[in-house]
Amino acid sequence: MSEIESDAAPRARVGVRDVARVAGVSAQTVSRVINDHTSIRPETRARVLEAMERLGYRVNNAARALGTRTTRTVGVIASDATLYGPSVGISALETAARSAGRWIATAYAEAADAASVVGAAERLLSQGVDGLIVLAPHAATMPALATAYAGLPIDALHTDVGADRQAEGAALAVDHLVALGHRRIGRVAGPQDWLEARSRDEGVDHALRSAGLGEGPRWSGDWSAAAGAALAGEIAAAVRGADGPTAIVVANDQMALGLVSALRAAGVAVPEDVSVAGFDDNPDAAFYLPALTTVRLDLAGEARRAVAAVFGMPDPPAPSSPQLIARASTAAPRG
Amino acid sequence: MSEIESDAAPRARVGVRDVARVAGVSAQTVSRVINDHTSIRPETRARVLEAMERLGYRVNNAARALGTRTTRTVGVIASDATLYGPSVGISALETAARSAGRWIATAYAEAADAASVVGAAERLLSQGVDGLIVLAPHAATMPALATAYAGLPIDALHTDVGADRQAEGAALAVDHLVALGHRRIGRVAGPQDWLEARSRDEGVDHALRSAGLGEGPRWSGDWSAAAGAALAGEIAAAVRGADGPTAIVVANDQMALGLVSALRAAGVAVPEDVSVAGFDDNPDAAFYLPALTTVRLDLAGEARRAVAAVFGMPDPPAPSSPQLIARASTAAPRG
DNA sequence: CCCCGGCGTGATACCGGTAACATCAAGCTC
DNA sequence: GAGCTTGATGTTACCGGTATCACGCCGGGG
Repeated sequence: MSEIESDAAPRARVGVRDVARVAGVSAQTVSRVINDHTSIRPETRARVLEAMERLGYRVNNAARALGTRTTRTVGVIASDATLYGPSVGISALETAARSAGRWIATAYAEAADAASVVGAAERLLSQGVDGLIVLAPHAATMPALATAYAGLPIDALHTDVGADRQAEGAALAVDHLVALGHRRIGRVAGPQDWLEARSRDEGVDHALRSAGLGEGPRWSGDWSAAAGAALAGEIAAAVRGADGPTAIVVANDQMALGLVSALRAAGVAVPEDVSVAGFDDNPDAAFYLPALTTVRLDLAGEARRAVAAVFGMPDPPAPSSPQLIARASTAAPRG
Repeated sequence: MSEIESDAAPRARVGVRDVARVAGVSAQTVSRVINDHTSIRPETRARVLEAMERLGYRVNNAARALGTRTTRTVGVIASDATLYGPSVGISALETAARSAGRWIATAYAEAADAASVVGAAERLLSQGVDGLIVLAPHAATMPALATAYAGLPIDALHTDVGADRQAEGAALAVDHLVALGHRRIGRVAGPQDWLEARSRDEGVDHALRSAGLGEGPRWSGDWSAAAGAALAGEIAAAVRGADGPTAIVVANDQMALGLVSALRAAGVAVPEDVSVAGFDDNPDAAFYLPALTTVRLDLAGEARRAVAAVFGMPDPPAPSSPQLIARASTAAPRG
């Protein structure tokens, strides 16, 4: 344990050649062990592993990347960290990547600003990423990136790319409200130029049509609680009017929080006067007042799918279907 | 614009040598331009820049890292993505790093599990990071890492490392309550084995002492809304009891949300029966019911400080002081 | 007028893995 | 048993920047 060079020694970096010398093999053989090549005698492998252990060897990914022209890293372009979906998305992607022996590199950008997104992509590319995953992309983003970086694998989370289950989840919320007896269902969508917002919106449309209902009033906001609150005035008026909606499907939990909060301030009770359903199943949503009915997506599964897609790995098990979490913010409409 | 090789051409990677050839200079000169060396004639620099532009040159960071033995990247060890603080912390660090011409690499770990944290550190080191920043570290984490990686710059966010303003912020909340007339102030701390929790807790202690008040009852939870809710029963009982607290300082907004929600369910009104203050100024907090009084930290400033510290850069302007955001969840105690 | 030092630039080697190819022994095929 | 395949390993060169040292030129001090 207590070796001479334990402390101040500038411990020269140990490389494959050092390991090779100690193990009495060639550098190439060490490389093979590192990469789990077949065709290594178990005994040789053991000797190499022992040498690596002894020397405290750690691969140098920069060198590896230089040689292989691949970094085993996917670049993730994220936007707003204060939103629940994207934050959890990054973490889910990191986990998925790690368990596939890959890495992520994250860059933040203004999703609505094409130049900013391209800037993020450029930064990631100079890092040598093998592909890109865009979190919650703006509608114009994907085509722009796909054009600019033809040949580079690009995927997305929180979209319909790769059959994401956004629409399916939105339909779940609508069906739930219909089952409770609602006929006039309004909605607060996300920004219409976000793919994720569109998917969810289309899911609502589809479900309403299937139920033989009209589209109902539609508002939209930027995903933030503040945006939800800003709409409360209009929505309160609509709810009070004749033939006003008796339920509102909101495109994410945070906007729903803001909406419910401001509705209450405006004297509209949830769910008595109007039911509200969210989307995401933010862990906080169970503690909103009232506890929010929402839809949970299998984000981990989506992340695994996206990572596998970018690296051209075999398809992982499909993400599980979205799930409705019924809580107190939805109830049967007033008699 | 429309060049021959615009499309299908497998566009062989362009390197410094290609740029050099086109610009009629040596590769070394191109390197000098890339790195903003002095001693380059403006005219030469212009020619090189033009060639880079024309060829669509992009530096290969792997190669650069290999040569310089430095990646200009700091590894960030994060834990739970569903918590507001850490999520925003990563984003703040990325921004701070980028504006300093550096990068971050993120790895997630179970903060309470030393092996998991070391695993994350190992992954980051094999990526070649030049230092580590730990987000919201567990008490045992920093010493363990510092020991294992002596010589590697390590810093942290959400702690007292580097004179973080946690304690100062906590004191702000207490002072606010004292000013409102509260004398019996309880608290919900974070997990005691987290440095961040300790800092905030000590800030509360200090402020209480300064105000000549006793410590008051203390509970603690794991930062989640669910944890806050789980404590509501005990806290409700305490509040109802003789000499019970009239105000509770909670170590973060999410626990405060859970607590308030469950207190209300238990028939304890906030702020009428008890005032509650949070910490973080989660953007959602303004829309909790009641809107939550909380403390805002200059996370961007803290991130700049941490990045500068790790890279040994000159100290940036000190982060600004925490700020109390007074809202509806705190009020004068009942006459 | 010569030497010195700094500026602008070029030539070469090297960072630490790995691809590609070579080598050699053992096991098979016929 | 010659010829071939396969397994296990070694050799060499290369990936794309940059550290390092070298070189020619110019202006100024003595």
